[in-house]
Amino acid sequence: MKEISVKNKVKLARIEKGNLTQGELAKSVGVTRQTMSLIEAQKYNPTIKVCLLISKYLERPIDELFWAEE
Amino acid sequence: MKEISVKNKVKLARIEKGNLTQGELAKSVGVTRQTMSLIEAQKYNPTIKVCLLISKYLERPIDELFWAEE
DNA sequence: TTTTATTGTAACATATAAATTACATTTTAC
DNA sequence: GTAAAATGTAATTTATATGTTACAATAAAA
Repeated sequence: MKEISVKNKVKLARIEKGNLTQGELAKSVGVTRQTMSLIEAQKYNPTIKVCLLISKYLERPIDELFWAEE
Repeated sequence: MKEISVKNKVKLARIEKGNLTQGELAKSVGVTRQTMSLIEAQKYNPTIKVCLLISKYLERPIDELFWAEE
């Protein structure tokens, strides 16, 4: 199996929360699968609302899931 | 997308950080005064990037400044 | 009080987050 | 190996975050 990037905290938390798929997490959070994909790929600058929803569902603080790019 | 109400303590943290004005904080963070005003008035759903900048400058975690309420 | 700094907000323009549809590629199951 | 599921991504549309300009309303200071 391919290694998961350690930097991708959202993906890690998603996997750790019962091997959720992007689609399952997206549905639970209320965004599209594509949006979740882009957020995990760090190609979006998501809104705090979406971050809060992801944070709550994955039971991880926002500061842990979303960090500043250097 | 599911609705959630977002409360923030940005104004409090701004005052506690040496009585900064909205304009001063906005300039330090790199947004307009109007944007800071709307964020504090909770009339915006800011991006995580702006939240991170505010969080760093005010030296407060995002989870403390922007929190969700059912 | 009068003056000045600070904040609220409106109208409009621009940039981009997010949705939608669709298809390609990769991963996983069999 | 093949088939199905999961993921990546492109093109287009819609919604909205943010900027710009401007002015009104408060707060603070004199």
